[in-house]
Amino acid sequence: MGVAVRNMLTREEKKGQTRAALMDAALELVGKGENFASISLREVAKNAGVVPTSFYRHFRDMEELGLNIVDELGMLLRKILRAARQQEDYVTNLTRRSLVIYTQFVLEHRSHFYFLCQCRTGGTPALRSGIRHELRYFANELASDMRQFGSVERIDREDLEQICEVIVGLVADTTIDLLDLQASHTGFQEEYVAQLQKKLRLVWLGAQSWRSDRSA
Amino acid sequence: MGVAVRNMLTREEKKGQTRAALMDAALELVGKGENFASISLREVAKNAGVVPTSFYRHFRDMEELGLNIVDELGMLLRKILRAARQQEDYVTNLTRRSLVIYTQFVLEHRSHFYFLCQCRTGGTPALRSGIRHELRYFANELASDMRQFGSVERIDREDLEQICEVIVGLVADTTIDLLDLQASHTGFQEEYVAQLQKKLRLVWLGAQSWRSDRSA
DNA sequence: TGTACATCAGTGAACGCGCGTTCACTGATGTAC
DNA sequence: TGTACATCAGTGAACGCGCGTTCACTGATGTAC
Repeated sequence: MGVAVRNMLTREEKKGQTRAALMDAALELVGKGENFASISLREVAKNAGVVPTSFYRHFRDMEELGLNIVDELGMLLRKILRAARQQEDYVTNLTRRSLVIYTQFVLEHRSHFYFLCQCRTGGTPALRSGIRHELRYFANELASDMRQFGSVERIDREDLEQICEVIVGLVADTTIDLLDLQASHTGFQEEYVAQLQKKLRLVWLGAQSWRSDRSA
Repeated sequence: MGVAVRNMLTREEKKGQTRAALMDAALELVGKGENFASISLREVAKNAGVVPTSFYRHFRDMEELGLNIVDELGMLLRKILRAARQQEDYVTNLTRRSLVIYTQFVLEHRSHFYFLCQCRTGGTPALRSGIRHELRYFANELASDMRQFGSVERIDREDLEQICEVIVGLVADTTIDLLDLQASHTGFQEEYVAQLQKKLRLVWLGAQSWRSDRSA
């Protein structure tokens, strides 16, 4: 420790940096359009500025690295929830404002969300289930928020969760559009939000008349 | 031609068979859980019982083969529409019955739909846009059917198309569940249909009150 | 119908390359005294 | 504080392998007469 004090990093800290560099390298390649499934260990190591054999000090294989990206993704999603909740006025124009927050996060972490879109249905079973788990958690949090702030008293727990799953599915499903349309023109973000908002309103309207249909 | 008459195949027919064998081989690998993006040309040729160099007689590369699978997929989707329309009673219990038809097609062409799920958001740009094109066509057909048989008079063209996009997105999005849950237990198909039907009812209810919301 | 020539789907050898993984190593960091 | 030893993240050479792609070829199928 004595040596590390004068502005040097401990061995553990350096190891963490390399580890992060490896994950970032993989994400960067995904962000550039490569498919995570076909990225090689050597490519990642090279991009991280490290010899291929070093990879094994951190991950068993590419899948394990991928699972760690899923964890990062989960933390990002929780950050989004937190940011949405900290809006000063959590009620008026809630959908629109939450979508704006979401899109900002997506555009600030493009690679992570490319990874999400790519692996949600195209990854190995373990990766897929990891991502689905994170999205389900997100949907559940959303449901409890809606229970608190929305007018959803007439909807039972199970139904509300399913409604939120539909919402999260819609958002995840269209995220690839947001990423693809990226810099095609200014105002694309606003346009995307408007279109997605319209779709969500549809679901919301359905949710409002849900109960009446059940009793019908 | 004279030689081909006595129960032999013409050169062209044989070529077509090899071509089909290559596409089937790729699909089979996808059905087994491999990612299309990481399937090699040699693997496909080997699985098709042909030397790797033969591949080039049919496709420039794996992407071109993939685009041809997308075409097959499009024909499958159109077949589904046709089957749904040929139901004797096209009105009562329409959603449920259409979903049953859909799930039957999915389970009879597992590999094609694995491919769909995998490449819809995870493929190369060309593959992705090809699949999105097919799904948009499907949604448009659905919209014109709904215009004809549903009570959607109050919804304008553009809105209806968007509603159908949501529906198609929901179906596509959950198809991976159907494929994954496959043989986990009997009755999984019915269960899947019931759950998806519930989600679609939500959208449908929203569509019904769409107009009123607009004027609000 | 029979013959002579053209076409071209599929073959098989060969190439250079990047892959994942192994191994013994080095030298900076960390620990014990 | 200084010294002697232990740890272990990162190195670099080496391996066997499957990859995409090239090329000249073969022999069955197709065409012209």
